[in-house]
Amino acid sequence: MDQVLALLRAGGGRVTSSRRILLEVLFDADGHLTAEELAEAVQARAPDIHLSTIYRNLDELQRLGVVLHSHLGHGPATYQLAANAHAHFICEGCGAVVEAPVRLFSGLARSVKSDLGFVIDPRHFAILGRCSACAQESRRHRP
Amino acid sequence: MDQVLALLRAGGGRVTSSRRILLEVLFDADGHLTAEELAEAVQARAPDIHLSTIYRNLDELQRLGVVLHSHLGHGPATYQLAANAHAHFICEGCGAVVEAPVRLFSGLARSVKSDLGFVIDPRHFAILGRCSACAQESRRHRP
DNA sequence: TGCACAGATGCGATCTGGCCGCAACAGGGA
DNA sequence: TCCCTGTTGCGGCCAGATCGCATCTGTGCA
Repeated sequence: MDQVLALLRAGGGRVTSSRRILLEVLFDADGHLTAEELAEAVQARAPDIHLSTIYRNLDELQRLGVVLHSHLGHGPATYQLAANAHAHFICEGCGAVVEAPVRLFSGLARSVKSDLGFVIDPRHFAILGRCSACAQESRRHRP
Repeated sequence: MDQVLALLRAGGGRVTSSRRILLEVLFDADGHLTAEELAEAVQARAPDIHLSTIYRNLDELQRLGVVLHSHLGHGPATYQLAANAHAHFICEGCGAVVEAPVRLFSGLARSVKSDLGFVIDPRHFAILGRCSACAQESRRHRP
């Protein structure tokens, strides 16, 4: 947390109360928070902090590599600390979010790198599909 | 094409000129068309077909499993025939869209299935990362 | 062939997520 | 403490997508 504030200052940025509170919320949360949810949590401590300030600060923190966002399904993006980053699987049946270590993608990363020269970042976009319960469900309907 | 029209009728739907034209455009195109682009192509043949009709027909065709959409990066969704479906990698540096056969995901699919019980659908969301050119570029900047 | 009805369409309004410009405000170095 | 510049609140704006409603049109049936 202090490291992040130092990073901000080092880049010519300022440590404002809105940034401090946003970071506190991010460190307290367990990831998967949308900008709107973050705003709500921040405004619980300082009601005057505007949603667009949240967006701007999230952008800044992304530029510094502290935070990243991912797109889980069709809804709004969610933000998390880069240090806690992991991959996401979203069930198209029930909407469940399944987390997975990035390590699961190492095989895919290797073959995509060798076949296409492409270096993947599996944290940014979720993979859709069906969770075990919903997969069984749909198998029962059309076997 | 005729099969699709039959499928429509079988489900209690109707074969309208807007649906026929939309399907023609989809069969002619090589995938990666946004709703807006599809509308443009459709309106070249029948100017009165409204964008919201395109959206509604695309929804219907998705419900029938004929069409599916994927999210390439942050922009609008793109639509393609399910029969031509493949996976997508998007370069965060230059925006390039790299196509890949779904087969590349078989290893990942297997381990995700056994580890998490999750059945993935790699066609729906693109994987972000860096194409070979941009990956080299960024390696040069911070080696 | 003509009729009736449910499904489809055109149109505009609306919604959501996110970004922007601008004037006012506030860190923090001198 | 003062000043400069980065930051903020606010409202407006944008793109992508969906919805409600009156109207129209396939299609089954007589």
